[in-house]
Formats: sequence, structure tokens, C-alpha cells
Amino acid sequence: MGQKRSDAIADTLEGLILDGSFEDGQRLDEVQLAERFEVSRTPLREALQRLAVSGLVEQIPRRGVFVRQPGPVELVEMFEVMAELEAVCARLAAERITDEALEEMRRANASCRKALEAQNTDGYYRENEGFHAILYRQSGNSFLEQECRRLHRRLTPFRRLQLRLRGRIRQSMAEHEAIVDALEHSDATLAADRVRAHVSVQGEKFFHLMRSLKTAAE
Amino acid sequence: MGQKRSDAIADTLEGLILDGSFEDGQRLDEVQLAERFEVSRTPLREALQRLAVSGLVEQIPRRGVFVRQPGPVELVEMFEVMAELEAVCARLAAERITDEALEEMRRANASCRKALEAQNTDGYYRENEGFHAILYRQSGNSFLEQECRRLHRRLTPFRRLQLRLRGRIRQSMAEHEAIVDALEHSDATLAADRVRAHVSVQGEKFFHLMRSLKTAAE
DNA sequence: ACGTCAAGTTTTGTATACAATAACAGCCTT
DNA sequence: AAGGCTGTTATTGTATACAAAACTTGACGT
Repeated sequence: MGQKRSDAIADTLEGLILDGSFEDGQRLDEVQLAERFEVSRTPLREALQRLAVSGLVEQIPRRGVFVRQPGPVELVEMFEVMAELEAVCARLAAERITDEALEEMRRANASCRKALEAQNTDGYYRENEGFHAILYRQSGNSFLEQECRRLHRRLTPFRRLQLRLRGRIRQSMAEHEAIVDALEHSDATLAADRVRAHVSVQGEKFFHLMRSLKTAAE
Repeated sequence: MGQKRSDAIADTLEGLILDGSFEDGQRLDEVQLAERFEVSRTPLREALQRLAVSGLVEQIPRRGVFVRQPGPVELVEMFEVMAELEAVCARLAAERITDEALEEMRRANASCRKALEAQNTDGYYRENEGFHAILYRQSGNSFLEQECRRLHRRLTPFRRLQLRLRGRIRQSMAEHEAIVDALEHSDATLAADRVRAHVSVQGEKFFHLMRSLKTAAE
């Protein structure tokens, strides 16, 4: 067990927040959570500090920490940035990508198709992650790769939601293949545009889904 | 005194690391720093946790925390990402920017020119920051704005270095004005390209400066 | 009755004490 | 003499104890 207790707690809490297990604005009681994890307040506070830096919770001095779920506006903004970041990856990758990586992307796409035909949504989702991970890596800029992964991770629960829309998976697949084609032809602009559109549509689909859910609830 | 002691420590340490007051790989001794700041280890550890998440220090469990200065490769990567992020800001801003903001940018530029003529490097630097801050804001995407500010802050000491190059400031000013022109004409592509080039050249200048310093030292 | 103020309680922030693990040094064995 | 083992020390990680600030509640005055 190389890592310490406080790291494990931070990871667990991060997962819980991303899963939406906490309401927006809910206060995270230190002693309560300490009991729950069966530790003292010290490691728990260290975990909360980390979450605060990541932006998952807001820490108001002498008041406590409160979970901070992104609202619709912030989500749209985050998806927009994600689209732009991935577009940059594509533009850079178009000139830097290796043949092996292209082959990897094709293989990831093939696995996606297999999962699609098997109605295996989870499997599709996993392979889809892999596809994007390769794109990040092939930007040839490991700092950019890191930043992409960070934002990707933060958007995970929301991205997942919109994949449930009928027909979205099949469309997403076609976009993936078009992206690989553009990369193969080293067409930087085309690749960037296609990736941007691919991610943007995720954000838009999500937004409409939210809207329909909200109006349905009223 | 709204903030707590540990926040102030984190800020101070962040500043010290960004200033290059610590060697790369240097271990930060908890008790030693605690004495220095005249606090106990508890708030100091919380501060270190935060720095670790920000990536300014690396925390190896049961071993300690070590400052992590970006190497030349990482710096080039960071400048590349900064250039792309600001280019995105420009592209979005070209369609979203308000007339008042355009006026603000022109005013910031005028102040820059005044500082330039007064040989006031610090003043120029401050106004230059303002110019970029307006650009971020005018992307109309506050999440993007935040991310830009974060990276900008991290690159501050290195950016500052390259401004000392002869003639760079005057050239930088001209680029600023060309950027405002493109924004005024709502030419998204041109604005993006000019901003990207403007920031990229900073990275390149910095890289060459580093190289010359390194070869001179050998 | 309502607002204001004060004592009490809760909760955050900090200090200190304790535990556990890794670096270190000296000794023993081969 | 070299390498490994063991006891010691130093340092990190966690628990508990204490201090300070904010929220709560109730009484008092207007």
C-alpha cells in the first residue's frame, strides 16, 4: 500500500462527487465523513484540500466545504473547451501521428463497432475512451495530453449520459472514422474541425437532454 | 483576514517556487518550513497538499515532497498549449467581443506604448498582462478564462524573462495592435492565427534564451 | 411582537502527541 | 573486507487536544 489513507479518501470522495452522490451546495461535514471513513479529521481535511484545488468543492474559510456541481452554463463552457482542446490535439496529431497509432485508432474503432453490434454500451464506452486517449497522446504534447485527460475525466459522467440517446452511438462511430481518415491524410484543418464538431455535438446533445429532463420534471 | 494561515502559506510557497527560489528536485522539509513560517506542521502540510495538486511539487508517499520545476521540454509544451488556448480565446472573442472591450484593449495598448517609451519594463509588463486578461474574458467562456489564467500564471516567470530581449517589447506591441485589428474586423481565423503566433514566439524566444544561457555556462 | 444582543454550542483551524515507516549506521557473519 | 542484518534515528502520516470563529438560541428591551 504505497499511498496513504488521505489519498484513498480523496479518490473515493472525488468519485462520489463525480457520480453525483452529493447534491450541489451540500456541506461536507468533517466529523461525519471522518466517522464514515473511520479516520480522524486530519487526513480527511487533507483530502478536502485537494478536492478544493481541483474545483470539485468550494472551501469557504471558517464556514466549511461545499460540493460544487457545475451548472448548465458551466457545463456548456466546459464542453466547449473540451472540443477546442481536442481539436488542437487533432491539428497537432495530423502532422505528428505515427502509423502505428493510426492503426491503433482503427483497431479501437473496430472494437467500438463490435461493442455497438453486441449492444454493449459499457464496452463501447470503454473503447471510445481509448480512442480519445490515443488522440491526446498523438498530439505529441504530453502537457496537453494531461490537461485533456483532466477535463475529460471531469466531464465523464455527463458525456456518458448523452450516449444513451438513440442513434447517437452509431453517429459517433461514423465521426470517429471520419476523424481517422482526416488524420491519415495529414489534413490538420479538417481533422481539427471534425474533432471539434464531434465533441461539440456531445455538449449540445447533453444540453438538450438536460433541458428535456428539466421541463419534464416541471 | 478572511483566509486562513494555511492559504497564506500555500500562496507564499507557490510564489517562491514560481520565482525559482527552490532548486528542482529539492526536498521541502516540513519541520524546517514550519519553523520558518512559525506555524505547526498541520497547516503547512495542507498547503503542500494544494501545491501537489497544482503540480508545483511532487509528493512521494512516506518520502516527502519535492519541488518540480518544469524542464525545457515541458516548458515548450506549456507554451504551445498557452498559444493554442489563447488562439481559441481570440477565435471566440472575434465573434463575441463588445465595443467597450475593444476600446479597453486599445487603451491597454496605449498604456503599453507609454510604458515602452518611458523604458518602464515593469509597467509594460503589467499592462501586457491586462491586455491578455481582457482577451481571456472576451472569449465569453469563463471556464476557458479560468484555465487561461491558471496556465498564464504558471508561465509568468518564464514569460517575463524573454521580454528582456532587445526589441522584443516593441515587436510584441505591434503584434498586440494587429490582434486588436483582427478582432475589430471580426476575422476569427486571422485573430486566432495572430494570437497563436504572438504567444508561440514567446515560447521560442524563451527556448533560444535558455539554450544560449546553457551553452554559455558550459 | 420583533429586532437585537449575548451566552452557549457547534465547527473550523491549529498545535501537539503518538504511530508507523523508511533512511542510516554500526556490527556481525561469511 | 564486503554484504547483509539489526537497532537507532529521523521523517512522514494520523490521532487527539486545544483555540478561535461562526451559527444558534433565548432573553431582554423597545
